[in-house]
Amino acid sequence: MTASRTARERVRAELTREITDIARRQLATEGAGGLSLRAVAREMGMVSSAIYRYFPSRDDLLTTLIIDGYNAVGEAVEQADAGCARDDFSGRYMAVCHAVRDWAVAHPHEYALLYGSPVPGYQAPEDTIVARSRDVTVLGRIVSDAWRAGAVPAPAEEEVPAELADEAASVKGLMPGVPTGVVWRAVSAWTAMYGWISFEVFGQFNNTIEHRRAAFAHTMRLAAATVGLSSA
Amino acid sequence: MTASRTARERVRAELTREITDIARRQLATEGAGGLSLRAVAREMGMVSSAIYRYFPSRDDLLTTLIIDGYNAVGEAVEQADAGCARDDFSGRYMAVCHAVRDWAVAHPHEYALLYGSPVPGYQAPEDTIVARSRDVTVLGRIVSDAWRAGAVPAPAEEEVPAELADEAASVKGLMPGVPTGVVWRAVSAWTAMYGWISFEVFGQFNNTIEHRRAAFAHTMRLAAATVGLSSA
DNA sequence: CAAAAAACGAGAGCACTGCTCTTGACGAAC
DNA sequence: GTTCGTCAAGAGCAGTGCTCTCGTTTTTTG
Repeated sequence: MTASRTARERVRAELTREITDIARRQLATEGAGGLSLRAVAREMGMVSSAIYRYFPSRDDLLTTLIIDGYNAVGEAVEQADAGCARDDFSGRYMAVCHAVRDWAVAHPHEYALLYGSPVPGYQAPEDTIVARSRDVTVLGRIVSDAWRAGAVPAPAEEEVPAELADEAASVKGLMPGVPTGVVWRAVSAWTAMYGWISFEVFGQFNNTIEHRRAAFAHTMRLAAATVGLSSA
Repeated sequence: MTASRTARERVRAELTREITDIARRQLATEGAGGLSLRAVAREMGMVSSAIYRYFPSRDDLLTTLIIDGYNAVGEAVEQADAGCARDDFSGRYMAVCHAVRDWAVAHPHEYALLYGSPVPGYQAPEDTIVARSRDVTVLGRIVSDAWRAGAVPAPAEEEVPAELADEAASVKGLMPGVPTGVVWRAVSAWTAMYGWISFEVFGQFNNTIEHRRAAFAHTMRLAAATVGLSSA
């Protein structure tokens, strides 16, 4: 990768990286809407049209920032999971939840870029889907580990409506052998987590909830219990 | 209100309304980012600077659209609740959830304006807080009605951490007499609902979940059960 | 009823954006 | 060593939010 061939390719990779770094800094301070190609170019001492040699459009720059963001979340989640005892399933779940929230609170604008209102007309390219699924992959591993260990009680057979039985194949593929009822409970818990974080990051809890981290932990504990991950 | 004093005030109210209508239409098609004061002026046959006689800035126009949006959600929620038998608590809860989701699916860009990434630097004025709390007010009424009727089991005393005991006063004020444990479960369920809807509206379920309405209903049923609203 | 005051629409203009096109210089490959 | 592809620069286009000025019209005041 970094085994640069010609000098030109080397400096190109360097500049591409510098552009994304500056763009990420601007994103962090101004938000996605305030990201300006011209401002990036200005900060690099280049003229604005030169940027287009590296990114064909503003959307393409945003796309690489999005991919980087998903990878950052994924990495945080994976490290959090790796730091727990393998058989402490609820501990792993809670650690993973806090990892997502901590990253979101530390990078609110990047989080908004990933999980907030999508830019109209913006089409997520194929490149994003791998990075995007790293978090739910970890979730799937925790749940299926817990299930295999017999730590998760099976919900009633009739809990899941018939039309949902063959749904969400891509999620089920991450939890082989886990019954549908548990899978849906896990999906519910996972979306609930992002809902909570979005409310917090987007300011919906202002003047309402102050002990954010504790409240988040409490909510996640309830969600984990619903999935069947009993607290140790 | 419409007892217009002078002719000038009458035409002013008329034009103000026309501006917001056109703006709302543009918002629905282009999204918040694509809302252009100049385009609104063009569609009205006015020059762009004339708009500023009615709205001092683009943000102020967005603010009235936001207030209108919150009121639309609130009205949908209130009507959904009013259409149910008063003692069918889980039915009321489910009806209210579907009301929010149906509105969001029908008005994705307006929903994004209300619950998506906030515009950086945008400060929600005081005017919004009344309209904003109409939905959670209904939720509070359902839960406290159910609690008063003895339909909600009390969670264990020690469930809620001590630091959360005196939190979220504004929410608790909507559920007088309801124990803290139930309040927090209701808050969790409510944020989970918005999390689900945001994921759906913002496209996170693309290529993953197809039977959106059924999956939403299933998730909401799980959440209602966690609160203690047993299905009839 | 007439004069002062306020509100209004039009227009020009500023600073900014994303993006395109052309021009001239530099490095790489044949 | 010449040709070819890559690059930064600059000018320019269409669009944005917003400000200011200038007559005109309507309302309020004397």
